[in-house]
Amino acid sequence: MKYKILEKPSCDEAYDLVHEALRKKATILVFACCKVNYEGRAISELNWGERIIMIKPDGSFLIHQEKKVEPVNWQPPKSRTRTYIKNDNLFLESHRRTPKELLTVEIKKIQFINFANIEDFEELEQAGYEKDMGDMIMDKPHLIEEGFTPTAREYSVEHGFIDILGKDSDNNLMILELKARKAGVNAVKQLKRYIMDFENTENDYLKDCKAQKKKIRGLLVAPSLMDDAKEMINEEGIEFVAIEPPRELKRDKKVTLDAF
Amino acid sequence: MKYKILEKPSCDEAYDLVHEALRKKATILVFACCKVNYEGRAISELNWGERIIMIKPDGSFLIHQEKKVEPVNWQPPKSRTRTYIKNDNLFLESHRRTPKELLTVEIKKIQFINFANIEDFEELEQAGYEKDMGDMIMDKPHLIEEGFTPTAREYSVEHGFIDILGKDSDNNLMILELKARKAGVNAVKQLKRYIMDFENTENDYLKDCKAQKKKIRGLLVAPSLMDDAKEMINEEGIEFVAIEPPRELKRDKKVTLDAF
DNA sequence: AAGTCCATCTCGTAT
DNA sequence: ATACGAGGTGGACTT
Repeated sequence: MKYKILEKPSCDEAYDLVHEALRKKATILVFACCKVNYEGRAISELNWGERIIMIKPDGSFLIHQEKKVEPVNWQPPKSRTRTYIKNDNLFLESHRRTPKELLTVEIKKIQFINFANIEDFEELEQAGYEKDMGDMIMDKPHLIEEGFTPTAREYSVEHGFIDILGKDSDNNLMILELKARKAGVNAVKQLKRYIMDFENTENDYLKDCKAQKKKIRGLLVAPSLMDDAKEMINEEGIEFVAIEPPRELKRDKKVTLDAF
Repeated sequence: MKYKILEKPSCDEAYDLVHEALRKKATILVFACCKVNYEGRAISELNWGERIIMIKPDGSFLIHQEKKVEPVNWQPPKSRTRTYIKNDNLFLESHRRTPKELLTVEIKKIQFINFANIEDFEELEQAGYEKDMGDMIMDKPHLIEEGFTPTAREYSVEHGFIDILGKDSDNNLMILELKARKAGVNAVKQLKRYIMDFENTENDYLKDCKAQKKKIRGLLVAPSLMDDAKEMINEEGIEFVAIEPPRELKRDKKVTLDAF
């Protein structure tokens, strides 16, 4: 059976349905008046009220109120769900170890309860992130400038990672900080810190650079800049390159490539 | 009518139900085979498959696959939902401005669709956060050490905020960084940066401190430290104070106070 | 409206 | 398992 719905079931009926659903690794939906306790990384308590409870076959456990995108209480994937009856009420419990966390839902009045085996073999295709920008620049370095050659990606420094490290046509070192969205003053500060970190640490790139008496160029790569960031890059001698993050889905790209 | 469920409704029946639900500001649940497109801050595409769609009366719009806690696609509160029929399929659309974002769901085969007016007047009570720790320390400064006196909270510096600023019994300046959970090397770096920021900016605290030839003490306050952080605090001359975040709900506290 | 920072962040990924 | 950083982060709060 693909799915089952019970409206206003008795406690026992609901208990049986949850049991069946857990055994069949189905997704459970409950709309009911409930009371929720959480104890783990923090603690919380939610008094009686109607909510929607969703239990997924991967162990995820969500409780939604009628506001907000985020669940009011939840457990992550791989949590273990169990159910029992106490004081004539249905209980749903989800627990996990590392860290030890326990979510307990006491259910008073069920409006409806449902389970279903969901058939879904698709994954989300997405684009428009910092990573996509990095991929694009590594693939087409001339987007930064003619003669730009990337030499390293995610280059580790004291306070984080330099997104892309490279050289220009004159062998000057280039340190790139990528932002997929309008860059603010923080992005400039971050790049500035990375440059300082880089200059304060011994490494072969820096050695070569000094030996050849070349410069270090800091580049902020983003679709646009906020006003305060514009001021700051001038003061700090940072360069700005305007690049939009690619908004092409991989599948689309594949199709394009297949076309040739 | 409090709630309504339709199993395997026709496209027209589903359309009518969604309309009624939106008008009544009810919460909508749909379990159906659908295809999802998003365009806004990024873009994404999700091909045909079964998912659970939740539309809340505050405008939140969630699409859940059978894995993970987070929705695969969503729109935030205050988004506008509309529905229409095209090519014999039901469409659900959610859009918002600032930033401009559009989520489009094409629905092929509906297993069930439901709406309900949820009655819930409770808010989550929780405890065990950085803020609770701060409150507790301001309230009981001796938890840090005998003679500790806080002088400022959320004190603004170049790269962020010093959680708590204070003095010890000998009038040395104390800079506290709070972490509600096990602190890593990043917490130490952050504190170190705040101390440097503080020392590099003119302010009365610093003036007094120099005039009296007192020290500046950096304290990391957390329930425990990771190994790398332990090393680093020794190197950097940072002190560590072990404090657990308070795990007492406000309501519990109130009850305790009322008892007197 | 825009910026800032915490979160039971979640989630992917590298170690 | 743990660490680390990105995110359409979300959400609360301040400016």
